[in-house]
Amino acid sequence: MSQDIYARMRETVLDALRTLAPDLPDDIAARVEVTPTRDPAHGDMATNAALVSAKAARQAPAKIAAGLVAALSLRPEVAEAAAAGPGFVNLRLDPAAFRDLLPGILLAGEQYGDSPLGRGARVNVEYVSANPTGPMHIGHCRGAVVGDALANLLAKAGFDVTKEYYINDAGNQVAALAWATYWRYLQAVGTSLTEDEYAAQVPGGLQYRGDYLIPPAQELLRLHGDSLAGPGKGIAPVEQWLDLVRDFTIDAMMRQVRDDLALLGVNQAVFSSERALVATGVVDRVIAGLEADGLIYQGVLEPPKGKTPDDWEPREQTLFRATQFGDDVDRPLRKSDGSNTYFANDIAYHADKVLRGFPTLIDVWGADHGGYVSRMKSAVKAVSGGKATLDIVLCQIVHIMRGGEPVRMSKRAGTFVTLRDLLEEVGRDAVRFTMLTRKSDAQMEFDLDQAVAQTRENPVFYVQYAHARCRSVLRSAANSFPAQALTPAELATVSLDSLTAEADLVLMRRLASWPRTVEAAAIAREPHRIAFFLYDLAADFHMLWNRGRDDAELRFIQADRPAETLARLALVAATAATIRSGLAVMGVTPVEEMR
RNA sequence: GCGCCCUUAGCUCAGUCGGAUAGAGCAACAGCCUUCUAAGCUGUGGGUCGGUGGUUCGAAUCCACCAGGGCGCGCCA
Repeated sequence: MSQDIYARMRETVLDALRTLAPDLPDDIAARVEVTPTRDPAHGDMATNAALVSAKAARQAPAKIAAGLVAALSLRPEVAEAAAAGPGFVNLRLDPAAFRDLLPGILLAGEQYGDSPLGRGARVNVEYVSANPTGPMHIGHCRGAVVGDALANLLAKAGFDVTKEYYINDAGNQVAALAWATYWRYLQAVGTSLTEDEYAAQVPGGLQYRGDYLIPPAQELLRLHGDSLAGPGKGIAPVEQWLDLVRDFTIDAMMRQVRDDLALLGVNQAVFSSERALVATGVVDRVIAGLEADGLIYQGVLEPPKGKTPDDWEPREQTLFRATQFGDDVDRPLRKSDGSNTYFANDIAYHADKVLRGFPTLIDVWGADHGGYVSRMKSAVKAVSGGKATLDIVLCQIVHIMRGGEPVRMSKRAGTFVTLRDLLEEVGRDAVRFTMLTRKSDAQMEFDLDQAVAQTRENPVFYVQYAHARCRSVLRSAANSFPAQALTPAELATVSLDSLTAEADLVLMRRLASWPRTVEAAAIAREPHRIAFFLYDLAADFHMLWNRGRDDAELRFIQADRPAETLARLALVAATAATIRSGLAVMGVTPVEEMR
């Protein structure tokens, strides 16, 4: 039986509805929902069943609602059913129906909220995929956290999830990186060239000037002495060093990326290399497949609508028929020198993911790749014959703020805030939680002061404080009742009849909505909803806690009334378990006490 | 100019595949510490959901147009 009391009631409602309207089409039945009421005055839950089925049943909504009220009133768990508004049926449950959820929550522990929704279907979530050309910075951080939490969320919702990172280690960018490392190497061996003189000889100019390439250059010096340098410590012919330096630098950068990600608590299982896809012929095979399907042609694109660049001229290119799959224009696959565009390799990469057996692909991208969404989706349709789907989660820009002012400079990298700086300043938990307190497709301000503040403004603190309070209560109870076992398994067996206060019910209703929150967030690919759920749950708990301030009889621990105390401890332990369940999705540590 | 994203209280933001009187924090004002942690809680005031039309029994939510902000716009990855 489902953990989800709303899902169970939905089945009950559907049974009753089918009695009233035997020929109800399935697509109408699918629209029936049972949701928590926004206003407690309307009861515990409400259903739209009468409204959505009225047309198909050829009956007035009010009439169906009346029939549902009559049928549902007979159910033992329903204390009151009433028609309301244009045809809603409001249900007030016997409080025991909510109390009865607690044992299941206690026994499930962190697994509470796990859902069979995904039925074990495989999903590939690709995120971060920062180019290995430098330290991870703040621009990568949001995508890393959102992707990781989304992957955790989908796993909780019953999908078989693979977390993946795509290494863009092919193309001009990594060649430029090699030239930059080589400059640091020449400096290390004592070149007489100035940086400007060197830059003038680099194809495309010297693109990466950060200090972070000095350590790999030092390592090259240690391994190879000055053998990679040219006569007079100038530039040697590229055949003598470029491949070596490039591969060496990529390895060094990727080690750093993995280290940074590990600090953030992100550990992808699969790292796919663009170079490997090229080297093993995957790219050629995929392109050949598209060619065989007639999806590639030589053609000339129209200039961009409305804006013709000054240097625009008609040019014949190798194009992919993206427009056949919903894109606005066809997209180029080859550069004029005959090499593949990034898009061509990316098609192959996604085709590879499909071949590896993923019917659902999710990419988490930065907002600057927004213009890429429709072409990639069209490519996935093309290479999978429409059998695989690609969802793309775009993460908008994060502005780091301190004291109300934007923060731009980094002590290390000079031009951007590195991930490491951010982690050192506010810590992993605050970074992860805060990054999930906004919808990913909205821009966000990350307030450094707020992220470390120990007040209600700071959701990280507020939620962790609620968990710490739960644990504190359970520790105190162990002292007050040394003879009583207080394990979840024990608490799952105690009588809960004394949990009758409105604040108890508010909290239990919140706990009851956790499974549906997980499913809805997973379907919408919106991990931020978990953060908001936890914040609301924490507020409910803090409220309950504070009732004990006004009335000592409402405190959790009553030494002279063990039965009531155990019931309350069960509620507290269930709350703690649910918080841990949610924090696990977010990758945030539940703390035992605040210090 | 074209495409995508965003616009909700003074500020920062939620709003469950369209649902009932649009919610929270901060800020403002008024209360609560001999206590299982006051790092918290309670209450008050504050919104034409950017604008105008449309679809619907019902729109912050869907559609069209307009305004403002962001991102992007043929051989960069």
